[in-house]
Amino acid sequence: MNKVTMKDIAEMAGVSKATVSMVLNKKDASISDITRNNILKIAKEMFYIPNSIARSLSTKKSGTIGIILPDITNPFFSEMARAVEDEAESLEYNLMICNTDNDIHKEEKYIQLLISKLIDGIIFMSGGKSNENITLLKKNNVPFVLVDRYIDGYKDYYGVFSLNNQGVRNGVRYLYEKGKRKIAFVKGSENLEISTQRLEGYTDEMKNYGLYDEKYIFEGDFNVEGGILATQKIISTFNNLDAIFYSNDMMALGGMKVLLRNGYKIPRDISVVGFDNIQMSSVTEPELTTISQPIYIMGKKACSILIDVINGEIPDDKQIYYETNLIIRGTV
Amino acid sequence: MNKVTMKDIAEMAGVSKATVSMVLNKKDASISDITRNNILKIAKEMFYIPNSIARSLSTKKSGTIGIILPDITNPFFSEMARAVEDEAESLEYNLMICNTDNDIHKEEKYIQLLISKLIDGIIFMSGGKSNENITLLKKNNVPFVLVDRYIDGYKDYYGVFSLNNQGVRNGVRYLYEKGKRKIAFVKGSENLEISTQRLEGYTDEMKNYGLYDEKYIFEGDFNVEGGILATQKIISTFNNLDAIFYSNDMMALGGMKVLLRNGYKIPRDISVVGFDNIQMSSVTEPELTTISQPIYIMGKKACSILIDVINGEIPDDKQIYYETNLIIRGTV
DNA sequence: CTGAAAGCGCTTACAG
DNA sequence: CTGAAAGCGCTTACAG
Repeated sequence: MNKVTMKDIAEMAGVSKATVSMVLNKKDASISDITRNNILKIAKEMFYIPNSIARSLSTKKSGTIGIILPDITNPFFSEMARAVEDEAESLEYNLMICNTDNDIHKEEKYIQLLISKLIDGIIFMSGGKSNENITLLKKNNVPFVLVDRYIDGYKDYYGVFSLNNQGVRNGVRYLYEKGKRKIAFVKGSENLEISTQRLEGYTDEMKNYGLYDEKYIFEGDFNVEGGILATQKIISTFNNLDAIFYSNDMMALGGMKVLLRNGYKIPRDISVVGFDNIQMSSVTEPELTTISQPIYIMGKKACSILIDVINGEIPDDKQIYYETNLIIRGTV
Repeated sequence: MNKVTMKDIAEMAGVSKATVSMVLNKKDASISDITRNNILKIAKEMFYIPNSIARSLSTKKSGTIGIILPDITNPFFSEMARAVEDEAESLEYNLMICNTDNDIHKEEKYIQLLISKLIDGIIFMSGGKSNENITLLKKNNVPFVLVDRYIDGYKDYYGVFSLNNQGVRNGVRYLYEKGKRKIAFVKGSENLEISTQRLEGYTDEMKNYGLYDEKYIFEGDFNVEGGILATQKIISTFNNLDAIFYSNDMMALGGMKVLLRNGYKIPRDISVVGFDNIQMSSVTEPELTTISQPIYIMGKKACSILIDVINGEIPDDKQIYYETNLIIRGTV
């Protein structure tokens, strides 16, 4: 049997499609109760499901937003996506998820796809130098909100971020107050603003204490493997470190594994600090001391800003910078 | 400036929209080289992006598939989603992700939504008693593939599963061979076939060795918290257990945390086995011994079956049951 | 080798 | 209070 359309309902009810459309879309101020109820009843009986593709073509809106992120398998991003989806759902939008693997070409491909689907707006977690892709978005009048990751030259666009620099400074200060002096730092290797900001936080605070030494800086990808590799290098270079500060939790998890495996007791022999406060950070034993970003809140906020913009409303703030928090747990 | 359409290209090239459409869709066997090249050139110059909504309305296909899962934040599902997306992308489909939180009503809402978007097919990871929702899918002729989770009465429909029973049996056998006798089991608390199957695997194998005792069976949700709660109960009940077998890795991670925190050394004092082999299971220290499901392969396979069905092809198998593997690591 | 025309299922001024 | 008609941007027989 074929899908039932407004035409079917109209015929059944002896009215026009226009009337059916108005009733079903609650633009029925002027429709008589009797025909309204009749139409509603018939629609229900026939299990009518509106064809939102047809609707989109006519309204030029899809009721869908997209989220562009490096990898949904990474807890930071899946938690963010989940937050965005929760907010989108409550505002009656739905979400299309695109994994870019930090590949600028995949990113572009997906943006084209989203545009071709008449996407209403995009939550954008960039994989690096996305300037051209942003231009594509602007050229097509697609609203977007940057989350977590800044993009050069778009600092004044809608965005939701954390105060990375301050977060790392607080972490370093905490370590200092706990008597740690030899503090290594694993920076992110990708060409990202957040890597730089976190590194600067470390550098500034260490200099502040007269503790800065370039040799304490290592590098790794923002994932477990990155933490593993960097830590192997670290422990083969130093054997008297007080602490290691990782640029994110996934790295720190990888790092802890290497440390434990090599006989280090955490925090007795060495302290560890991460960044993000993903759910997994409280699952390890000992639990990871980390700098939290309000991931869920950031995701919801980004989504609500986006939807404001879509609806032509002006959000209170163009950029929001969230404070981070030092989450004291068991690794320091 | 407005979006460029086929009409614009047609005018520019001095041909009809039909011709443009044929060229751009490579149905251009009969188009002369000269007009083809001209059209292609103009489309490029104008940065033409096709309106796939209009296309969908006309073809009644969306080029999109949906995945319905409980929670993208759970690594098992995010890994599965990622696999599905990779396969979909390579076949030029894209993916819409829907989180149901195991809530049957959210599930229904999303199915309606997907139908209204003319979704071409659905990968379905059910949250429980989804029979009515499946009926909705069938009534609307939407192809679907069940993954991981069986649904009562739909055992003969397209599906990709693991041999849960056999997997747990192998795990219990391994423990037995390692000299473990007092083996507790934490079953899943949700009303799911996979819970039952895994429990049966445990029961059967324990009986086989004459080791079965109901009092060794505990229950928990399929997440970290579930593992934590169950394990607290377990260690307050027994203090001489040889091993705990958890129905999935997330539980096992929660369980290990409780055990370590309470002074147990793993595996010296107690052994732990999980199920799934999510990526996180090799991040903990000690690494988790577990029963692997080929998550990535299952996701890709499910997606390719679905797309075969969408294209009217008949897949080789309606149901696929993957073997599990015992992954020996550090917790036994 | 190419075009005119109808159709996909909606929405939306406009008219009455 | 309701309907006729045009339009959204494509695709697809069909005709020539």
